Amino acid sequence: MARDSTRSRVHAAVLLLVMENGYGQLTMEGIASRAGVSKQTLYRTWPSRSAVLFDALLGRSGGEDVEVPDTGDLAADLEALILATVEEMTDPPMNRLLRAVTADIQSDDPLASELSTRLLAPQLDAVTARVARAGITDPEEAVELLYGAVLHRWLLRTRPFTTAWVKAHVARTLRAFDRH
Amino acid sequence: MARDSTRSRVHAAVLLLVMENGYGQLTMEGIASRAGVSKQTLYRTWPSRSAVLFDALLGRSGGEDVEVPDTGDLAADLEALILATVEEMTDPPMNRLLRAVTADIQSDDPLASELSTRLLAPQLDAVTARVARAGITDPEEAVELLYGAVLHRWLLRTRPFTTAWVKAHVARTLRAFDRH
DNA sequence: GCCCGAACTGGACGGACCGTCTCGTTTGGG
DNA sequence: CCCAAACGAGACGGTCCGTCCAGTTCGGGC
Repeated sequence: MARDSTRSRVHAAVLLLVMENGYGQLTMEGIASRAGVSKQTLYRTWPSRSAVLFDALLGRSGGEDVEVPDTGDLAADLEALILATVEEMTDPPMNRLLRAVTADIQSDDPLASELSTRLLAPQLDAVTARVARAGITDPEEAVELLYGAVLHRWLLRTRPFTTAWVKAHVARTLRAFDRH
Repeated sequence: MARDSTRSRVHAAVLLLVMENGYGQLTMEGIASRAGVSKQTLYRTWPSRSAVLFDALLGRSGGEDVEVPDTGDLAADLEALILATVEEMTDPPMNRLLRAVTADIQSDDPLASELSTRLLAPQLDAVTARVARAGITDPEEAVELLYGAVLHRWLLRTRPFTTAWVKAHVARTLRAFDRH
């Protein structure tokens, strides 16, 4: 439907705009003008700003495969993973982008489920596989506990992230699970 | 500034509207008309729909004290607590209300911190105190783990809540912590 | 009970963005 | 080179924004 050049210009524009001003300020007219594209072209391909943002996100991370470290030391690997995650989440532009998406999926069920299955699930599944490989029982629950606390701290802004906390958190979480 | 009758009519209206249609459909003009109040009156007291919603939330739960069961059996008490939380979170109108607030605090830092300190912190502190009373080390972290997984499951809509899961989750979380 | 200021109503205002439409122009594969 | 698909420019009525004004009601103090 849309030309590749149009699509990529729109993707770049929407990501820039969200990282600059957040999701609240994002408008279709703003995207169109920033991408140098007419509103008509925008609406021809995407029904809403949610759709544009989501499509841009998919296009951005569609190519790269999910990579989870596996050195044999589960705790160290998880620490590295969580540290990388935390660093990405707290980087200001990415923070704005993530919060935009978080806000967005609260009032858009189809968007939430597609984002969940196509972006989140692959990432979580890869971590789950790594945890399962180490012999942890209930690996899904372990991953949920692992990321749950991170999400809690990030979303509710209760306490800041530190390396010491990440290490203690990983150690504690692993203590909750048996190995067969 | 505002008369009590005005304030309470606005509070009732905004809560009803959010529970009916979600936050995305909430407008100042809608609140004004539903509350039988002029826009001028609305803007005289509250600067934005966020402020109205937040004020309504505070007014709704300002009176009641936070209550955490304490039968002596920590696991049972936490199960009851989490089950009650989960039930509230999944009740459709309350679900819409919570998601509205969640979406809202993503793009409004002052609102987020005020909500956190005045609504969230008291609740979490009460649970933390209950956990600490049972001799758990790092009670704050225990509570974070406990609610983190719930938040993860609710926010990312990965898996549904069941009584069995809540029980297993509480048991697992407690296993991660020492008692002195 | 009346008075006066504070609080409120109702409506109008320009402005931003919405989503749709028309019409003329560009693009690129056969 | 040709033609259909894709695009740009811009106008449209509509909703909600936030502010302003002029007239009305409320309620505590003398």
